[in-house]
Formats: sequence, C-alpha cells, structure tokens
Amino acid sequence: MHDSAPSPRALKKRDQILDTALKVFAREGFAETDVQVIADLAKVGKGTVYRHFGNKRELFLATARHSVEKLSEFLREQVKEGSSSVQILREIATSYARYFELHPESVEIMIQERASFREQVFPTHLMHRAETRNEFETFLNQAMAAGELRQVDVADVTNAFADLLYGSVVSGCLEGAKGSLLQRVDRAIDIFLHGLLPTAQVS
Amino acid sequence: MHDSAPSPRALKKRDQILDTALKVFAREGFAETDVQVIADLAKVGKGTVYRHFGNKRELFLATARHSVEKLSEFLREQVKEGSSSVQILREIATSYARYFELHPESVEIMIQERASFREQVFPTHLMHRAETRNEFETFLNQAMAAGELRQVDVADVTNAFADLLYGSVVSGCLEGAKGSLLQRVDRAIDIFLHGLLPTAQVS
Amino acid sequence: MHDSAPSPRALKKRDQILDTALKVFAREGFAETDVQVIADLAKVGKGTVYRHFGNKRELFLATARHSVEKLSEFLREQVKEGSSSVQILREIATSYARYFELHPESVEIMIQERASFREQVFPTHLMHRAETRNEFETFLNQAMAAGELRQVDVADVTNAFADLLYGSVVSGCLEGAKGSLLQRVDRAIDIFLHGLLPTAQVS
Amino acid sequence: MHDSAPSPRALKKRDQILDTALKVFAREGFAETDVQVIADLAKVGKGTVYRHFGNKRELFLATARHSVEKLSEFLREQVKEGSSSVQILREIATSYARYFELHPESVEIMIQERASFREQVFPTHLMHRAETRNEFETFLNQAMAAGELRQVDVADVTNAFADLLYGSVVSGCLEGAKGSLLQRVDRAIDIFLHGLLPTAQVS
DNA sequence: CATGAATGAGTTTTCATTCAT
DNA sequence: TATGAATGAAAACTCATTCAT
Repeated sequence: MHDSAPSPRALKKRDQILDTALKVFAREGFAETDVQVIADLAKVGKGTVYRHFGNKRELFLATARHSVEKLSEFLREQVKEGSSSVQILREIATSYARYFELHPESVEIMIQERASFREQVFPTHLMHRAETRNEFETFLNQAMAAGELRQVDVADVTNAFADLLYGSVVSGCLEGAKGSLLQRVDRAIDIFLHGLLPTAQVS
Repeated sequence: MHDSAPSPRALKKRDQILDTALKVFAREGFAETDVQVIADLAKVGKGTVYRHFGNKRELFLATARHSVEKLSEFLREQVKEGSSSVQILREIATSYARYFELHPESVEIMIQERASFREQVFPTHLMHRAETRNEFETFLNQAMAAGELRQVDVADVTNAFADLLYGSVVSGCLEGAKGSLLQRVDRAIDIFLHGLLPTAQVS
Repeated sequence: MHDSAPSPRALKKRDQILDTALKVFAREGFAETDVQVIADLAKVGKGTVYRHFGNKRELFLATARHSVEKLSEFLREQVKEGSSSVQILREIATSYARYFELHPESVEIMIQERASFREQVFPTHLMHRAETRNEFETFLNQAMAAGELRQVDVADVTNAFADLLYGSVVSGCLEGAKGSLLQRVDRAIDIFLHGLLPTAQVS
Repeated sequence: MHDSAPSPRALKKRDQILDTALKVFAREGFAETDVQVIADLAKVGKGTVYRHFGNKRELFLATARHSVEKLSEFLREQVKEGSSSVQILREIATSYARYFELHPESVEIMIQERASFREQVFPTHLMHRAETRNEFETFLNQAMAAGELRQVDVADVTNAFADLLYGSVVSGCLEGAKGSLLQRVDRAIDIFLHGLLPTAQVS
C-alpha cells in the first residue's frame, strides 16, 4: 500500500538474493540462468525474488549494479590520495585487477551485461560512468598541469586506460590465461606509461 | 555418413547461411537468436541449417570462425610488409579497427562468443590464436633487435597490445561511443607507443 | 529440490493426469501420443504434466505402474480364499479377463510397454513380478500336495499359465476378435486344465 | 509407365532392404526407426527405399509380412506329415519356438506390429490368418474324429493354442527370461496336452 | 531408375512469470 | 509478505517425404 522505507529484514533478503544471483549469473551466464536456482540457493521462494526485482532482467541489472558498486567502493578504499599521480594511476589499475582477482564472478557479470544488454541499458561499467569519468579526467588534467604526465587529450587517455584495463581483465580471466591477472595488468600499465618506443624517459 | 567432398552447391548454401547467421547472431545475441529466423532470412528450410551445422551451438561457432577468418584475411591484405616496425604496428591496429568499423557485427560475435562459451571452446579471437601470436612475437623481437622498439618482454607487449585493441573495439562500438572506432584506436595506439610519461622521445 | 510429502491437492492432480494419460496412451500408442493432448484432456497446463512426471517416458511408466496396481487390487478383491484350488485358478483367470474387459486400455498399455521399453525396464506385467510369482507358485505347490493338481514343475505351470493369459488377453482384445475376452479365457483355461488328450479324467 | 514384372535386380534390392529393415525395426522399434538408417545399412539411397515401399508404414508392413512368410515356410519345412496328430501339434509348437529362437528380431516385429498398428491392419501373425486357421482347424477336426484328441470346440483349441504360443514367445524372449524359448514352449505344450488335473490319461 | 539434399510440420521440453493460499 | 504450484509461450531439433539432378 504505502511506500515506506524497506525494512532491514527486507534489505537483508535483498542482499542475500543479489549475492546468490552474482554467483549463478556468473557461472551460468544470463540466458542460461534459471531464476529457480537462484531462489533455491538463496533459500527464498521464487515469488520473493520476483517481488524484489520484478523480472529476470532487472534482477540481473541490479546484480551488475551491485557488483560495480562494490568495485567502486573497493577502489576508493584502496587508492590513497597523497601519492604521486603516476602512483595513483598504477594504484587504480592494480586495485582494479586485484578486485577482479578476488571476485572473478564480477568479470563474468560485466561480460554478460555487455553481451546481453549492450547499448540498450546504461552501461554500468566503471569507467564509462559519466561521474567517474569526470572525476578521472579532472585528475588527469591536474597531473598534466603539474607536469607529471605528458600533455595528451584527457578523453583519449581515459578511453585508452579504460580499454586497456577492460581488455586485460576480460582476457586475463580466461581459463587458459597464464600468470596472474594482477601481473598482466601491471605489465600493461608499465608499457602504457613508458610507451613502446625507444626513449630517454624521465621517471 | 558419407564423407565425400562438399559440392560447390553445398558450399554456396553454407556460406549463405553463415552470412545470415552472422547478422542475426550479432543483432540478437546467441541466446536470443531463433534458428528459424536465420533459416527464413537465408531462404532455406530450418532442416537445412541443421543438416549443415548440426546444432545451434555449432552454427554459432562456425559463424565465429568464419568471422575471424575474414578478419585474418583482411589484416594480411591491409598490412604491407616493408614499412617500419612502428608503421606496421600502427597498420595492424588501424586495419583491425577498420575491419570492425566495416563489420560491426563481427564485434558482437566476438563478444557473444566470449559470453556464451568462455573457456570451453578454443578462443578463436585473433590475437589469442597461438599461430598468430607466435608470428606477432617474432615480429616484435625483430623490431626490438633492430632498435625500433624498446626492449620489453614480448609476451607482455603482445598481451597489452591485444588487450588494448580488444577493449577499444568492444567499447568503441557501443551505441553511446563518441567518435569513430578508427580514431579511438589510433589515439590509443599513439599513447601506447609514446607512453604517458613526460619524455624526450626519439620518433 | 524439496522432498516433502506431496499434498493431497497434488496427489489429486497426479491421478487426474494419470487417468487421462491411460486413455490417451492406450488410444494413440506411446510414440504417437502428444503430451499436449494429455494435458488438454486432463485440463492442466503442459508444464504441470512435466512438473509431475519429468518427461514423457516417466509419465508412461507411471501410467503403466498405476495400471498394474489397479489390476493387482482388483485380483485381490475378486479372488476369494476358501474355494478349491482349481476354482481359484479359474477365478484368477476369469478376474484377469474381466479386468481387461472392463479396462481395455490397460491391455494396450501393457502392449505398449513391452513394445517401447522391452527389457530395459522392470517388467511391470503382473505375472512377471517376482512377488506375485512366488505367491502363485506357493499356491500351486500346496494344490499339488493336496492332490488337487497334477505334479508338474511349478515354474513351468506358472509360465504356461501366465503366457496363456497374456496371449489370450492380447489377442482377445483386438477389434476383429469374436466373442468376449472372458469367454476366450474361460475356454482356454478349460483346455489348460483338462488337456487336449482323450482321457478319463476326474474333473 | 508400364507395369511389367519387376526385374530380378529390383527384387534383389527389395530383399536387401527388407532384411535390413527387419534388423533395424526389431532393434529400434517402429517409431524410433529412422528410414535413413535402413537406407544406409542397406547401402541404397533413401529415395530407393521410398520408391520400393511408398512410405515407412508400408515398409514396416512389408517387413512384417516377409517375416511371417519366412516363418510359414519354416513351419512347412519342419512339420512332416505322417506323424501322429499329437506329434504334429508338438512339432508345430516346437518349430515355431525354434524359428523365433533363430530369428529373435521376428518376435520384436510381431510385437511392434501389434503395438503400432493393432486392428487397423489385417493381422499378419500366423495363427490369425484365415487361411492358416482353416487349415489348422481342419487338422484338429480330423484328429478328433480319429480319437487322437478330445472332442473340444476347434475354434477354442485354435485360439488357446495360438495364444499360448504367442504368449510364450513374447515372454520367453525378454532379456530376463531363464531357460531357452524352446524349452519354455515344450513344457507349455506338455501341460496343454495333458492338462493340469490329476488323471489317468491314455498317451 | 537411383540418389540424397532440402524441407517444414510436428514434438518434446524448458522456464519466466503469475497468483491463490 | 512469502511461497511455490501452475501455466503456456517459445525454441531446439528430428525425420518422413519429396523431387531435381
């Protein structure tokens, strides 16, 4: 009837469902997932899942959002202010990799989201979110102004940085991938910072 | 039963189906695709599709393989020998981008393949193919020996290069993406070559 | 998932489906039966049929089992203790025939089961069931000991008796068969008891 | 165009198909049989099968007929005139059993025919065939007239005899059946001849 | 005549979603 | 609110039959 704030009880059940959904969607993929399985593993009735999320699509989207939020949180915790810009750049990348190493299901969710919903839904992936993007570009501008980074179009850097991370994570999590994801990203960032060309660089 | 060589007639029908499948799988995604639709658009009976490919999964995989082969071919045509190593690196990236700009469906197929089949199947994506990989790493080694590129672990460079391209293509093809894919990749490679750090580089 | 006791409601629906399935399988044969038809006639959704029985094969097997159980019950009700052994033998045969005359669909189910599942499944046909068989052979032994029947190998008698009944029922239910099944079985048992050879029997 | 007699070449191919069909129908059952499999095993094109038999149903029926004819032939070869009536009766039963022991596929065909076509088609099973039936009843009449058999309604005897054989063969061929079919039939006929009642019989 | 590629009607089975309890 | 039984739309896949070569 009324639209009061959700009870803590309801919130708990919600999270219980989201956590289960994350595992199942990641393991089976969106299309292959049977909502009944999520309900069973979350120890709730199927009706409850639908009460909370409306339909399978929304359940998935909520799961993806939840996943990105946890990633965001993790990044904020990990990346400390006060370091040099380059250090921060490295820390972002490293934390990003570490997060996905700790939560490989999140990679699958990210991939499933892209595969099943494409442009139709607002892309929840971190670097694409306007807010984060702005924040990041401001950071880049300051670093360039301070002479810590080369003067390059910040949008281009943002794109390249995000694309490199995205590609590394997606490729680095495949069964066959050798070495840790963390290492893969670290090396990639190294090249990204120093470039491939022979040079007499500062840092 | 029989294992005779396929008639040219059969091959033609096969390609007819594959071309249609590419479009439909790209538009709808693997799970959402109804084989009947492919059959209808390819102007063949559904039975014919199954006769040629056995099941939906194999049809998709054949489509993906077909797609990679066309990309491979395109790259070999576009990337001319005789240029400088850096030039070749750029040409690979550019051609790669140009291909996907010409055939945006191929991006979707690549994504769908990763999303629906993961590590279960041999990854057909170009840079993952051992053969291509070896070829590429040999090229890098030569370039480094010639002093055209910095001395870096070739495996790391290959990974980073491939991941950057993959990420750029996947992100750059989304509806919301501004600018052309070609531009996005071009700028990314630029940064990748020169690095982000302030420097007094040669080229 | 859950394994709680089925509710009476569920049991009712189960029986409703089984009764319909008996009719349809008998009329159309196993392979020719469309589960949709059973669902429609049972006034339930097709999903409900599958929820209860898993698949067509299990539905059929459950139907066959159900049918045998009803036959068993009928026989126990009809065949009264206390008569002479010969009388009981006749009563078994007669009741058997009467049952199939009342429920001709059961004959078809029996035939379909043999035709579609052969030795793969435990033969549910009455006389084949070890339990009933032992019971029957004990009865024969007593009758022979009491001098009411000739001394013959009980296993052979059981086989012959069962085979004769089975054959009579299967043949006697065909469209073209003249006379009632009851009569056919009665006459067959008569010959079976007295033999074909000319004789001066006691009766 | 014209309707000339089939060439010996055609007849050979016909038999080749029928022999294969017998095996496949027996192994898979009517509904489960794929005509393509028969064609492959018979080393002819599928079209050829259809040219010769029109459709699957007719192919099966021809197979069943073929099977009965071979049984008939076998019986005529095996059952010698000149023996006593009782001896002939035994020989019919024994030969019948022996035939099915030699050709277990024929049992399955018989069962499949009953299961899939019931009364719809003229029953090809031996004892049901009017011609054979008349012949058999004439034989019984003579035996009774000669005092070799008890005076019983010949139609009843024929039914019982046929039903007993049918039931024995169908039951005796199941995987689990102990002892040989021949033995089972032999013992059954023994009881059938002498009866179950205690007696002072002649033979 | 022989062949086997092509066809599409027909069936099984699944699962998102609803709703009575 | 929570539940899970019921539903039926939707899709994969098969195979009898046809017919162009």
